[in-house]
Amino acid sequence: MTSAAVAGSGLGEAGGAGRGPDGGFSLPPGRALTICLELQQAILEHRLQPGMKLSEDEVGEIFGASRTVVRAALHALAHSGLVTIERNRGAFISRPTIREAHEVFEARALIEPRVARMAALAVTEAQLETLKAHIEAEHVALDAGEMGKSLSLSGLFHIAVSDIADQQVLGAIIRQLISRSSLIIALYWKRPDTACESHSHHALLEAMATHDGQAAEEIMKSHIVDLHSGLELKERPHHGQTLAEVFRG
Amino acid sequence: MTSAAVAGSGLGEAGGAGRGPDGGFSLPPGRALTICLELQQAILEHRLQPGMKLSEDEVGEIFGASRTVVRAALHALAHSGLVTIERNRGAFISRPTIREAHEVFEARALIEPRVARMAALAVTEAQLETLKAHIEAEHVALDAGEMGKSLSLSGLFHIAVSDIADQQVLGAIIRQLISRSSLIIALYWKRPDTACESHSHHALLEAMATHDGQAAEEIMKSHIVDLHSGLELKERPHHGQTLAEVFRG
DNA sequence: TGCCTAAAAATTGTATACGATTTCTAATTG
DNA sequence: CAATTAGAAATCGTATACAATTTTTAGGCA
Repeated sequence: MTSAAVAGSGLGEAGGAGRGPDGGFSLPPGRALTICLELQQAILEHRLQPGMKLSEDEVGEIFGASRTVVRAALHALAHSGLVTIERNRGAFISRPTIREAHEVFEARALIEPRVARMAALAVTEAQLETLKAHIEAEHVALDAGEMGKSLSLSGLFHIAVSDIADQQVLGAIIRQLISRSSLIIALYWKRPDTACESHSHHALLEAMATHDGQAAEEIMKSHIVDLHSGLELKERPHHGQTLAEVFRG
Repeated sequence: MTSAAVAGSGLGEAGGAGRGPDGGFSLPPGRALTICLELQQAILEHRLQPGMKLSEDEVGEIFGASRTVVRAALHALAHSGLVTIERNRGAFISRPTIREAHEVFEARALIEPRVARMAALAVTEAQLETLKAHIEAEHVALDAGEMGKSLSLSGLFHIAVSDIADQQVLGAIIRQLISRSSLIIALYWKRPDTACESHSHHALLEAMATHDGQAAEEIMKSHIVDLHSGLELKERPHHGQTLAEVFRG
C-alpha cells in the first residue's frame, strides 16, 4: 500500500453524500466541493498560512470558476472553521487565538480518548493493517522532509481511529477539531523541525490490537496532552504571502 | 424580567461577529442572517417539521429576498445540521435517523456534564439570577400550553449554562447538538403532551449556586440520560406541510 | 386498468452584471 | 516632511438571467 493510497481517504469525502469537507454537514454542490477540498488540503498541509487573504476573484481565476461557486466554497470552509469571513472585507485563512488553541486541545482531550476506547473495542484486523500503513506513511513523509504532508497524515490517523469507532456525530466533531488543530500547530508549534511524535500513534495501535479499551483511552489522552504542551503560546506575526505563489508557482 | 427578554439571547446572535446561527462559524452576510435566524427559530419551536421542503423561491418570496441570499441562509442552516440539502432536489428540514439520535445524546452526555462542572465553578450571582429567570420562563410557556416555546427555552437553558462555563469551542459544539436534539425530539419524543422536566434544571441551578462542580456534573449527566431514555426509537412517517401555512397562515 | 414514454413544468446550479463598501493612492496643506 | 483627504481602484453583497437537472403530467399502448 502506497503513501498516496493512504492519504486518499480521510478528511475529505468521508461521511457519504451530504456531508461536508470537515466531516461536518452539507457540502457545497458540484464544483464548489472541488475548490473546497483543494483549499482545505493546502491549508492542512501548511502550504497556505493562517492570515492569508483568499480573494474571491483570485480563487475563481485559479480554479476556473465563477465567484458564485467560489463563495459557496469559502463559506463552507468558514463553517468548518478553517476560514474566517469578514463582511465587506473578504475571506482569510483563520488565525486561531491562543485561547482558542487551548480550548481546541482541551476539547480533543475530552472527546478523543473516549472515541479511542470505542475504536479499540470495535477494530478489525483489516483496520489494524490500515492504521499500520498510516503510521508507515507518516514515517515516509517525515523522512522525505515533507513536514506538511507528514502533519496532514498525522491528523488523518486520528480521523481513521474515529472512523473505526463508527461514531458519526463525534467523528464529525473530531474532524473539525483536527482541522483547527492544524492551523494552531502552524501558528504556535514550538519546534518546527522536530519529528512530531508518531511514537504515540504506534503505542495506540498496539493497545487497539489487543482490544484494550482502557489503555487506548489513556494513551490517546496523554498523547493529546503532549500535543497541547508542545505549543508555545505567544503572539505570532503573519507574513503576507499570495495565493498565486502557492497554486501557480 | 419577562419571558421574551430571556428568550431574546441564546442560540442566535451569541458568539460575536463571524459566528454562525448555531454558535458554529461564519454567519452569512447581511440579510441571509435574518432568514437564517427566523427559520432556525421556527424549526426549534417545531413550527416547521422535519422533512418539510424549503424551496428557494418560496422562502425568498416569504422573506422578500432573492434566491442568492436565501441559498446562503439555507446552506448555513445545512452546515449547522438543521437542514439537509440534496443536489438538484433542494433543501429539507433534516430528519435525524434513529442512530443519529442515539449518537447526539451520547455526545451530549459526554460533553455537557464536563461543561456544567466548569460552569458551576465560574458562575456569578448575576448569572444565577438569569438562569432562574430562564427556568421561570420555561414554566410560563409550559403553563400557557406553548410546547414549542417551552422546548426552545429548555434548549436555551443548556446554552446559557455552557455560556457561563465560557468555553467557546465546546459551547459551539453544544449549540449544534442542542439544535439537532430539537429535531430529534420533534420526531421521536415519547409523550408529546408531557411536561418535559424542568425539575432537573432546577436541581442543576442549586448545585451551581453552591459551586458544587461534582454535583453539577452528575446532575447534568443523569439529566441527559433521562432525555435520551425519553425517546421512542421507531420510524415515524412525515406528513407533508407547506411553508406558507406556517409563515403566512 | 396499469405501465411505460415523452413532453412540459418546476426547481436547482452557475454565470454575469450592477450597486455598496472598503482599501489604496496621490495630491494637498499645515 | 508628515498628516489629511478626496478620488480611483479593488472587492464584496445582491439581483437577475440562463443552463442543467429533476419532477410532474399527459399520452399511448399492451
